[in-house]
Amino acid sequence: MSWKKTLNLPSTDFPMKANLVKREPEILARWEAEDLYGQIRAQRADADLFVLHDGPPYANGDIHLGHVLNKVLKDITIRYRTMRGLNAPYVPGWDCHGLPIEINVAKKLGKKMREMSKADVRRACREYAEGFVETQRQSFKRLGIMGDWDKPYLTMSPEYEAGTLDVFGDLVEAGYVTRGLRPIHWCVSCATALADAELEYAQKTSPSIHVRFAVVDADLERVGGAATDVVIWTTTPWTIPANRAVAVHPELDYAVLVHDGPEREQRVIVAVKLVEKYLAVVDGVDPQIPLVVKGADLVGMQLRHPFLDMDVPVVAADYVSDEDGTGCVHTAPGHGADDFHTGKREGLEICNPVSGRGIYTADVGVESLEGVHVFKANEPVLAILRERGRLAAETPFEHSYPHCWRCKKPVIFRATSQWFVSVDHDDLRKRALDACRESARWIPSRGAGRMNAMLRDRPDWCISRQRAWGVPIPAFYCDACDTVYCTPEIVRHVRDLVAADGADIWFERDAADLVPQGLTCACGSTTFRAETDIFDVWFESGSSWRSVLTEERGLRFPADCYLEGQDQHRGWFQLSLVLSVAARNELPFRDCVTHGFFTDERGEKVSKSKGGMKELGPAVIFREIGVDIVRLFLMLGNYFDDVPVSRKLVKPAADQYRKIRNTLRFILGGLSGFNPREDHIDIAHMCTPDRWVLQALDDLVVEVEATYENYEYNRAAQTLRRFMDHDLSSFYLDIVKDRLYCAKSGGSDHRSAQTALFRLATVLTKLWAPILTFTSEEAWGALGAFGIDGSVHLSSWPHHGTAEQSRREWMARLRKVRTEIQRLVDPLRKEKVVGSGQDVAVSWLSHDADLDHALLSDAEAIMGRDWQEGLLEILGVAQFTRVNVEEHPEAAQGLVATGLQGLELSVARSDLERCDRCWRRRDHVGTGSTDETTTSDPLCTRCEPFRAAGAAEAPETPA
RNA sequence: GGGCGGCUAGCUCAGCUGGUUAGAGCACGCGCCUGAUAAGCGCGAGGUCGGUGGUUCGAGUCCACUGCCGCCCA
Repeated sequence: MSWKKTLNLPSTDFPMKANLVKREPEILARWEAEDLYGQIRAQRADADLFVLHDGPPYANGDIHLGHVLNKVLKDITIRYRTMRGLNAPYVPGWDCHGLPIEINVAKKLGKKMREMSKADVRRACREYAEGFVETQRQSFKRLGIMGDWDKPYLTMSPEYEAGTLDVFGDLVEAGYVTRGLRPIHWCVSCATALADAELEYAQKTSPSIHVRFAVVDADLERVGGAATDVVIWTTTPWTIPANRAVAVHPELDYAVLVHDGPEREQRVIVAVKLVEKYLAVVDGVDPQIPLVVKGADLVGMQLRHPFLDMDVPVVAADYVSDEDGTGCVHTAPGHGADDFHTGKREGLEICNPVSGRGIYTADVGVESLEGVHVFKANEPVLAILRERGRLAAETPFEHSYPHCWRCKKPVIFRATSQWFVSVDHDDLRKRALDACRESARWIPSRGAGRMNAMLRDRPDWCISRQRAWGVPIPAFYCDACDTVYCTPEIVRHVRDLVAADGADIWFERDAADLVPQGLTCACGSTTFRAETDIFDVWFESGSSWRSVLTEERGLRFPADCYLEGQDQHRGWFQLSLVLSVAARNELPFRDCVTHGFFTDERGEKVSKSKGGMKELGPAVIFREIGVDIVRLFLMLGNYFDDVPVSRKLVKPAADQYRKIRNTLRFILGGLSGFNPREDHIDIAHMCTPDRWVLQALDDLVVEVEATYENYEYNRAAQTLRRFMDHDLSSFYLDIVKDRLYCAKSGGSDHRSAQTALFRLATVLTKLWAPILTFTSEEAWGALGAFGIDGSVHLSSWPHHGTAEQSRREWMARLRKVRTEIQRLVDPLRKEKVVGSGQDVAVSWLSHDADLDHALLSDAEAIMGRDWQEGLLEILGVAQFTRVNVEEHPEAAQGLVATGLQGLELSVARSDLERCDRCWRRRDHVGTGSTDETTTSDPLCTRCEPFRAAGAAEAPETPA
């Protein structure tokens, strides 16, 4: 007879198959229809704020996996903090200005752009950015990222631009802003200045040359009286025309070196330590060193420029070393930072004979070089040097060289007039460093060291760009005398105009309409022209704390958390911080969290320009894999480091997802028929395994909570997964099945199990909710049958009690015994002696007092009257008998030692009869029936009451 | 050249402040169950914890040197 119908078998609407691709959009649509985000805002309106400030992605192209990781981490943060009862709004943003967009628009427009005004170009750029804001917004929403998608912040919006100018105004007022001629990184292809953060280093082969500068006759006595050359070494021959000095270190020893070789009888000056290297390079032989002098003794000498009609001085500089080159350093103040400072100090000409496009101007001083592009100038310069006999050596040299991050071409150093934020004005650097050390939490902690090093070494910040698509630098030049004006009053005046009508006005209106009334130049003129430079986009995004962290948006300064990829240590984090410390003397964030990047399967960098991670692009995620699986995948690895990614690597995450889902499904199924209000049982009256599992769950909440607090969501996921697999699926759920299926519905055993399952279901669903947003919502929906309503994302974080440690230890011991039994049973299974654990009879003996107590007195103390039954339930066997060696020494025969210290076991097939309904073997099976005809269907006493029901349900004749 | 991170089972990774026979998932092999069933359970094999040396009663875990791989900076 089949008793199946008399059992409480699991039943639930929560399907085994996730079908995420179809179900996720449905859940999203419901959230949208019900305005879940608005509901959460209303519910948390009076709670403490938690401000996660979104670093704006660039509105250029569709999203890739890097965006996914970043936004998912933010979303988990927001959802977790919300569940903890905080008011955690999420205002997403986009970075809309800047060169990459302008370049792409220029490509699209082609020649047409030449006839367009700046204002027209800007309109095209705006449309372009708006298009990608929309594309990305849809993708982010589809990822389940919860936030104020209707009111994001855009750096091209008037209120944002006004905030940028507010920051600039504060900096101008406090004296951080300077304008001046300085060499900065310049891309000749893009024709603009570049920030440090816009550089990429790549290998490049350059001509490495040694050039001889002749000491003028008047100074020859200082080097021994004979004709002598000072030799410099450089890898940028095209900068030789701008040479205005040779630098030496005053403390170093310099040799007057006489040698022979391919070129007859040379007499040169190089650092003593580098003499041999130099001889090797020029194939010099028969060296003699008639004289050694200190660098300081050379300072002040005049040298003949190798081909220009001028003399250049030998100057002192402490950055000169005798590690490589010749110890005599080519100094072109217009083409290098060190050179520039030296030039300023020594009063040298800051010569920059190179146009914005990289073409030599007339200032180059050699007619044949005029109009030549600097990247094609090396050969002509070398030719001149050769012709003049000034080239001592020439070899190709491979080195790491800065390149433009956009066009990938090598950049040059070029002195131009630019706007700067001075990092050392008013101790800004020191204050920033102090703040980083004292008032921020860096996660992972190595971020602190990185930021410290980068701040410590960073140069002044060049904030001007010679482009159209950005916020204008609000300055005016006197038409008559060219004096520049950029006062706090001017900035605020422009700011107000921009706040009202947007930054486009700068390009649409005449300067006269932009100048504050009454502005008069010291020269008396009252007509001005407007600055054409715009701000570096980093200045804009670095001002976001001012534009976005406002009361009107329901946010506040400083934010609790900034969370971006590691590359932002040099980008957004650093520049936000510099501006914030300058303007407010405070960091814009408390927690600074960074994550790594993606690599391919072999751990190699995935380049965006090479197409990125196409096999896991948004289309694949949305149409094939499902967002929750990707979210889980991201949380199963260590996202603080670089994450290897491929389709193949995602597969295990899909398997784990199924496992989690099925375990949840089983729990939900077990609740069938449960009424939380009426059937709930107090924990003190629950069956031991149920009571244990709730305590284990309490521990789990504590553990998971700690990991969520520290942004270690990967550990949260792993801890949860392990609990569901190890503690639930293979242990607790396995042992609770019997009671769940077979115990009388409504009886205390059954209610106890269901009470535990109910709590497991609600708590686990909540603990997973920040990560598996869709699946947890679906599970929450399945709990609707038990009086749970709303969204899991509106629910609050589970409370937890304190676990009873002694019970946990006791259960851990029993589980070890259970494992040892399973180990011994396995061979029996393979020999077909037994099948399920219910066929197994175990005899045991313990030589360990603690273990003995656990299996006897502790078990009785904890489980009471039915403790032996309880042990069988937990151990999953039919019989568990202690061998009485004193009375039956022969019974010890089959015992074998186990992996558990002091425990001996023997296992055999149980000879007890099996209950036909619950399939357990018990000593009383078949003795409870009063009806002689039913002995063919023996039942245990627990199941006997179901005999009538079973007969009624299954009256069919056996086949 | 400077700094940082990684190197633990075939694969992906846990192993926090040094302490019993180094763990998990996947994959693999062998079974069980058929009342979680396009599920569930058990057992097993598989690792000189990159290398060398040191501190310690004891090191995957600390120190020194070193080898690959990657990133950042110049």
